[in-house]
Amino acid sequence: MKSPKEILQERFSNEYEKYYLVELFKKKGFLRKKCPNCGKHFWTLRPDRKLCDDSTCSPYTFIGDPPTKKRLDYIPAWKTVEKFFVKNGHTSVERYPVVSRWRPDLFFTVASIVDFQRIEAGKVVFELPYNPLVVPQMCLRFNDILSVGVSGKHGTSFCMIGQTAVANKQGYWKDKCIDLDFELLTKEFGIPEDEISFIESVWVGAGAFGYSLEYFVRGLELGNAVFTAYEGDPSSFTEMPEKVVDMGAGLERLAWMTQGTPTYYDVAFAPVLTQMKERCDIRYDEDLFERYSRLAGAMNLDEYKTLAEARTVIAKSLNVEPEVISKQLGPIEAMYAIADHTRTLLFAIADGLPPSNVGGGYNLRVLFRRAQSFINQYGWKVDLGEIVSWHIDHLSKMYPELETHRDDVAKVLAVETTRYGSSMQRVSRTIATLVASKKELGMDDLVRLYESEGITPEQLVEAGVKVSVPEDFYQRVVAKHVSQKLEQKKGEFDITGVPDTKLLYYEDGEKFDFEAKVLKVYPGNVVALDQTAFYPRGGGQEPDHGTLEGREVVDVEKIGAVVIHKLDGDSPAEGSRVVGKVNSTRRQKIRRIHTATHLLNGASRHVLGPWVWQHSAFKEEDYGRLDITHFAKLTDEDVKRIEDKANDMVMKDYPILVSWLPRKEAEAKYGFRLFQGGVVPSRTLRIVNIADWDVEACGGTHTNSTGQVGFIKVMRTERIQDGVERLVFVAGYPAVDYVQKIDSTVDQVSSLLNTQRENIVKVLSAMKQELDETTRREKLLGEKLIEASIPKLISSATVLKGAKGKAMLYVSLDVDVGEELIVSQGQKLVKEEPSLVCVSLAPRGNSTRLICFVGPKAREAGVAADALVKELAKAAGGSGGGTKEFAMGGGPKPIELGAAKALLTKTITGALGS
RNA sequence: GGGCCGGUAGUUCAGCGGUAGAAUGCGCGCUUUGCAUGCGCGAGGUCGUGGGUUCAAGUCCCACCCGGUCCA
Repeated sequence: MKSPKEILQERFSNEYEKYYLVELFKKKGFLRKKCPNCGKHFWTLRPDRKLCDDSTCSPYTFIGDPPTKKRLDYIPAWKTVEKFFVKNGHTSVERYPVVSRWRPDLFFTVASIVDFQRIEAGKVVFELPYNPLVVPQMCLRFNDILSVGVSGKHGTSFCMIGQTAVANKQGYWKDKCIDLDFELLTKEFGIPEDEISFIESVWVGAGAFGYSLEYFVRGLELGNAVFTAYEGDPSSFTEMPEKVVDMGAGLERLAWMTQGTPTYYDVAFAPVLTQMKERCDIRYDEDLFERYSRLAGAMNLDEYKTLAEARTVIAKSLNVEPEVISKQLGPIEAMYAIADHTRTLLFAIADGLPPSNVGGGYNLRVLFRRAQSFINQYGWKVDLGEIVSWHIDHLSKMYPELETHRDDVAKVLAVETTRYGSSMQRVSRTIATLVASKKELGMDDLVRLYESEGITPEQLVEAGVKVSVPEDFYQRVVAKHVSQKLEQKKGEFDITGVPDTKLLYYEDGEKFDFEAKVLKVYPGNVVALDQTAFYPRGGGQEPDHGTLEGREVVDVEKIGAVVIHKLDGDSPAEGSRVVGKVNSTRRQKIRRIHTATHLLNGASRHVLGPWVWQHSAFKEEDYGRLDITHFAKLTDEDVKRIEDKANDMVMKDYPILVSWLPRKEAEAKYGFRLFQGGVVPSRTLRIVNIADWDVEACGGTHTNSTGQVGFIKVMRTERIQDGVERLVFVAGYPAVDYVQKIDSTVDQVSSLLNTQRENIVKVLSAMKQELDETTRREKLLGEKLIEASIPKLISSATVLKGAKGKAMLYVSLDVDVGEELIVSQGQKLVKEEPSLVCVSLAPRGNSTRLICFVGPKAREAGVAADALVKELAKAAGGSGGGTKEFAMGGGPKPIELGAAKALLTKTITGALGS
């Protein structure tokens, strides 16, 4: 069966004149051909060309032999591109963050077009700050980590030149796009016209798709011009009123094409590689490597089962031993991978996402550990932080913001390095014990070790643990996780036909009484009104309470643009007019908490660092929670500084300015810091601005000035997950209550200690010391007492005789002196008198504890402690157990000493035989 | 966001219903030594927290806290 994409491709190619035949092709006389190898249609100026220029059909031929006269480095290549597009009417836009916080469906910016996509009501919309524009967008992709460093062209980060335009009066459509791209390649880069070919393709993205022309030179794809013309998915779509040109070209690849170096890494990371080679003393036969790369590039690696097999073939044609190749390649590939991974880490951390074990942060941790393990493997004396700073030296000419994050990134990497170190230590300890145990491990053990300790089967094999690793180990691990996926969909209220609710709380924050008309009544006493002053649950803020026509409003939610009120009791009739009263005290309290949340969030970022973002938040009337992203546990000192800073903002009593701005404008003015509480899915944003110190897009209710918050107190912090710290706090009256409660507790403690409050710590620590001392003395004293009483106790024992020998019975009913002492006494007694049977009955509340020792001689004569205890415990309504030498037991009923003695005498006599 | 593993002496860990242990580090005494010297003695523990089951809970059950790890 054909995939939707294949069906689309067929449709577009069948009508190629409509879709793919651009002006340039007519003007220059491009020929349309079908590749006999892959079946794709392509356009070329060369009549003799048979195969398409995709590397699977036509291997690389530019390595060591670039088609251009110019040799352009990475950054000059961008300058060339930028100048060209600006000259042709484009605005050059700064790159967007690589962490795509405006797209909740993505962790990272994976393509330049992502910059200009927003989600509205589950639909992707395009929004360009300028038209047309060009952007050097750093993109992060993690699908091919294992190929990075090996293939010569895969990376986890790359700079995508985004040429983006809306097909309207300011912008343009496909003809001009291809004209410009062709001109860029030929005139600016100097690639001969007949070296360039275009392959017909389709592109299906989230919520939109179109046809595209991929352009290739000597086997290398340089760019892909996507003509996004349809909204929806291939099965159901409409033509877009404003189509979007989305051309993405790899900057590194353009530079690579002009240089013809063995790999793309040599161009992208040139200065960093130079420093790494010098520092780590990486030496290799560069000439041999180039010849190897040329062959490797010219080969279709898919034809070989394994990389090793392909290398053997290459080695043969180079006339060297395969071992020579693989031995030289190891460190080179490691070096490339490290250069790539560190650059990715640099951008991600600088844009506010440190490595962690959840979310997108996990991808970064994987990269960090892969890079660090290469360094360890080759024993290189270099720190990943240093390599990152080399990247900054290189890239800050193009991305100056990296320089300002130099110290922050170093700090984050230092923490991560420490974590990796302790993790490795733990792993090697575990492996060492496994090796020592000499046990053979099964599949279950392997999975447990991998999932819970991060120990790979490969590590175990290398360490010499006995294992048999199934070939599909990793697939089985992944499969385990996939099956557990389930999604819950909650029931919703149908709002079709219900007009948008007029939101009175935005018009006037002080309006608590209002009149409204009931538009719809849902089952369960839920009503929708034409207008409301009730603030619904949203953005972590709990809803207003109050009354509606005398009935308690217990919950308020917003569904789409309709606010629904849940009532306690019956519902007013549809169409009736109702009077609403918002509980203003509750509203005021929540306002304080909400503003306090912004202040703490701003304070955290200022105190801790720019990686701090709000992860989530919760605002109730009597307390609030703010979760922030931070890579280390908050210290008491951190919390104090955050608290101080936030309260400082309160004292200064800044006005809180609320305004509505078009999204485009707001983003341009304040950047993506706006989206602290997550993405706001609307075209106009409500901006809450506190002295330009903390500016957030937020729909919540706030105080009019920071001073109205009154006072903020952090009660405690928790770690929610790796990289997320929670602040639990109070503000306003609850904060005063909280401090008063602590104050009164301190009062009680100090009066209990009979001292002044200032002295309680001193007094308590002295008391604790004294208690320790007393406990030690008590123990010593107990031992002494026992020793002293031993002869007396032994002499008071009753002698019992039987056929097998004799035993001496000593039974005591002790006061509660602690089990430890009784045990110690028993131990000493039987040591002193080997034929002694010592039984202690210790009452504990209503129940009885039994402790029994039987001396070696008495055991020889047939007496067993466990049997005695079991017998006696039965009388106490319980049970017990232990060894022949020592046993414990008890029961819920008390036992009298006399009865116990009689029972024991009988049992022992029985055991001794008659 | 989901799953799994762990929390016991300063440190690293063993114990997994019945008297809380080892190694190392620490203190003291002897030994006197090529870079982890040997021997002996000693101190050091709310067995993460709170509930429950049980005559008895580091040990079993539940909740929480803390740390680690894997997957999306």
